Amino acid sequence: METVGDESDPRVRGWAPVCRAVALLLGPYAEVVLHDAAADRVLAIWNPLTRRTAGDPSLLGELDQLEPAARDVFGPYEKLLADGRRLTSVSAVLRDPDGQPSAVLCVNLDRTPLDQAVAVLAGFAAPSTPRPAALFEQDWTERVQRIVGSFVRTRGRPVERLGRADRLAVLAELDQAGIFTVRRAAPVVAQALQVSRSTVYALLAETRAEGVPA
Amino acid sequence: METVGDESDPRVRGWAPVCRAVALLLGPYAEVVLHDAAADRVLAIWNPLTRRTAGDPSLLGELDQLEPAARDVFGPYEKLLADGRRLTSVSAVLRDPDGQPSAVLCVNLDRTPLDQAVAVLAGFAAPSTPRPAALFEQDWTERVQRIVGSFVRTRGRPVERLGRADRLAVLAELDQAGIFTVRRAAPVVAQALQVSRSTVYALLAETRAEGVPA
DNA sequence: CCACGATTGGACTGATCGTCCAGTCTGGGA
DNA sequence: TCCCAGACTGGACGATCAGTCCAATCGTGG
Repeated sequence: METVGDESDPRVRGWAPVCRAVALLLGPYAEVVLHDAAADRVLAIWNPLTRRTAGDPSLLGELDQLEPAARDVFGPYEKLLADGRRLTSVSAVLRDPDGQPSAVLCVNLDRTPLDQAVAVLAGFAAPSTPRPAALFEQDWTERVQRIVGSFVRTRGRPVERLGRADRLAVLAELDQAGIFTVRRAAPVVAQALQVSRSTVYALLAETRAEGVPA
Repeated sequence: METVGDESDPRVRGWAPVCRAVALLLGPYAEVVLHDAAADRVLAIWNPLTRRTAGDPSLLGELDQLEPAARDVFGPYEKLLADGRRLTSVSAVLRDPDGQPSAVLCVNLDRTPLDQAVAVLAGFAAPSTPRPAALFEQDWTERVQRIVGSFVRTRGRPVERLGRADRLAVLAELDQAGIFTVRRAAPVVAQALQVSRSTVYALLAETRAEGVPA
């Protein structure tokens, strides 16, 4: 296992042994990434799961949730790779001897094989359990209408007379409900809110920036 | 592994090799019981999980569910031991050369260690702080896992050994559940089913063509 | 009538979808 | 053993979609 990164960087030199050790321990299914949080770049990476290398932008959301808390260790939380692999990740702020943040360490573990193993073991000689069947929210459009309609009702005014703040609130709610993980949701929401698609994205960016760093 | 039973009984002599073989295969966590269905007694038992021996009443519900069906093989179904161990059981009606029922074979597998292993694996590196508590986001991946896992269970074979027809059925179910209305669902499903993204679309087209033009 | 922020339509880039195909693998059958 | 047919794969591809950006427009208060 080679270090992929700038060995001349003192941070890489300093933390490399830890990173390599973790990467070795967790085998081929975990990658270890050392980030420069300030520059939002990858300093070094061990056993990469994607094609990122040193110098690439950090991507993912690895550095997003570090600010608000007073802690230095975050996670484990879940991420999703483009090819469908499901990751469990932890992050840690690494500090130099003065206590100043110098880098961010992320460990990303591919859960796919674990999930597979669970399915195998759970299925081994298991009695045929009744199927959960729990159907997916078949009509997410209806959910949009319900959320918007419910909001409109509490304000006592029709959609087209909602103010900017109102639309922001509704958007936040819809986003919270995960509506935008559904394909082609944006145009539907735009129509439901009686605004253009552009405005939907504009307002959405606002709610995500200030409103809820969940 | 000794036969515990009346070796002079021709039924025991005849079936003992099968029973011992199964008992050996499934190790210390499965017992094999040969019943005299008419007398409701244990004819012989290998690797007992309880203290039953030959001649004891059959107890359990091992012979209860044999009547109604025209089949000769039953289960797997679940039973519960007094000490809390959970068993997965199968039963088979054994017939003499004339086709007359002569005995009932039951295999009882202690699932406790398997359940524990599942719990360990499922909990290993599991994200403990799911970010958005949304109804959709990141939750639909688990829905995929559940549907696939549930299907695997009914087939009694792991994902990688599913046949073409099996995958078609799972795909139909996932499609029915609306999974593919979610963005980037296809790669996740492909991973879960251990096939390529191409094959997902190919099979999907098949199910949609023949099955339900929803 | 003007200033100004909000909104809009549309252009644009990159990501994702779904299709297609040549090459590979696999499990019989001659 | 060799060959064949069907299934699967990885990659490429065009079409569509997501999200950003901006100049033009709208609406409102001064």
